[in-house]
Amino acid sequence: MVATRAYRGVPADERRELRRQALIETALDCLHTDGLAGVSVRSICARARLTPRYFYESFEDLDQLLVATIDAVVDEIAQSALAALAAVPDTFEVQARAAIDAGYGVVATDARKATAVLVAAAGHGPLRERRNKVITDYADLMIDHLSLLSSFGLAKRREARASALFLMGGAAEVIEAVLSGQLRMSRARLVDQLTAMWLGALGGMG
Amino acid sequence: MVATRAYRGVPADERRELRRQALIETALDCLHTDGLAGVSVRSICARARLTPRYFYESFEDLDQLLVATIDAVVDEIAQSALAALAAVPDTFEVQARAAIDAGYGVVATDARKATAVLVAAAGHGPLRERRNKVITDYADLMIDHLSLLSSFGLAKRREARASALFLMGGAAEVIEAVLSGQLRMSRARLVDQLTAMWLGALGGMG
DNA sequence: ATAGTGTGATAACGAGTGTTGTCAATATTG
DNA sequence: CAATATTGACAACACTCGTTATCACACTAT
Repeated sequence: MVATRAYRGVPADERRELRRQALIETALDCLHTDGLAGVSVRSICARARLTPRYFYESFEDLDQLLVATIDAVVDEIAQSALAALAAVPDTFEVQARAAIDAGYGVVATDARKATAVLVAAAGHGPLRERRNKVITDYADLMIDHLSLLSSFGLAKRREARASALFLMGGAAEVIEAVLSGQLRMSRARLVDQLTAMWLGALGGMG
Repeated sequence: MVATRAYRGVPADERRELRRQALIETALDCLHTDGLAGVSVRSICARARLTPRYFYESFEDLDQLLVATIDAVVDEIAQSALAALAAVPDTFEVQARAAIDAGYGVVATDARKATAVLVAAAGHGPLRERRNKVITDYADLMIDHLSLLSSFGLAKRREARASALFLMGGAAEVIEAVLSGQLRMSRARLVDQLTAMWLGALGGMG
């Protein structure tokens, strides 16, 4: 029995979408406070003040919700990075710095998103697959958008992929150390050093 | 009631140690086949043909077993890398290549160890803390052993730490992609490229 | 051989899991 | 107002979890 008519002024599909967003938002909360282990259909529903019925209305599975949650964060990062790229001249160093800074901005201003994308996504089966796919996508996007192949003598796309993965993984590790307080660096210095290492790593390939 | 005398020819403490090792070995199996979610006191005991009593004989907690498991793998990698370093001339490039190749050798020959240290350790609370500590230790070891500070003009130890984290995270990402089949590269090419990127990233810091 | 120790199988406990269903209250429609 | 759709609270199902206890059997020691 699927709802079709308006309720309290809002149409049915909009209500569904609101509930779906609430679940994703709550998943972000739960991931951040209780970790992957603290995420369950019941815990999320309780926190979102919804009943399990509405969970299964939007998601088949707990994994599906988690994947949707990660995807939401990842999309936000990608969009932010792409916007930054478009607003800046076409030098590799400048573009790299803009992309890094934009990506860092997203996770730095919302700790939940940082844990979701840097921590939770790493350990759990389906989430990890998703993560790997996303990282590979980012890598390809980097290769194309930053013209890695022509600029750095990376003859083969396979080498370029490996390079891009290296840059992503390295940046993620440093960013997580900074955000978790293990490494104290200002945003400016962090972005500077990451940019320098990106350039250096690519330059080392020639 | 703690056992004190021999049984079937083996003394009590040796039996305890054997059981402990069996549990760690089985944890490695479970992590690899069923992922973090498939690890429980019961599942591990069943697979190790031991009863829960013997689990609590050696470990207080499931987390304690997991940490011990990760530590075992990490120690093996460290030992292998250090041995390789000692057997090779003192050029940075040669030493880096030797360390990378040795570390890769451990995880490449036992897929269970790869998933344990690259995947499982990333997602779960206590395991992640452990992982972060270990990576930081490796980083410091790198800084000292490879003389990062003097060789690459990394004036401050903080910058050196960030660099070391970057190298570790990047290498882990690429290695995992290779081991999971997403990226096809020969061991020689992989080690070559990683070495080159390590050098480049550090060189980019001057 | 007899007493005592080590082992392995199994049960029990309360709690939490995913999932489906029921039922009264509330809002919308005719 | 009357009929119906939507919501929220809650129960029920079978299952697994961590943890502790029980009991018969295998082994060791005296």
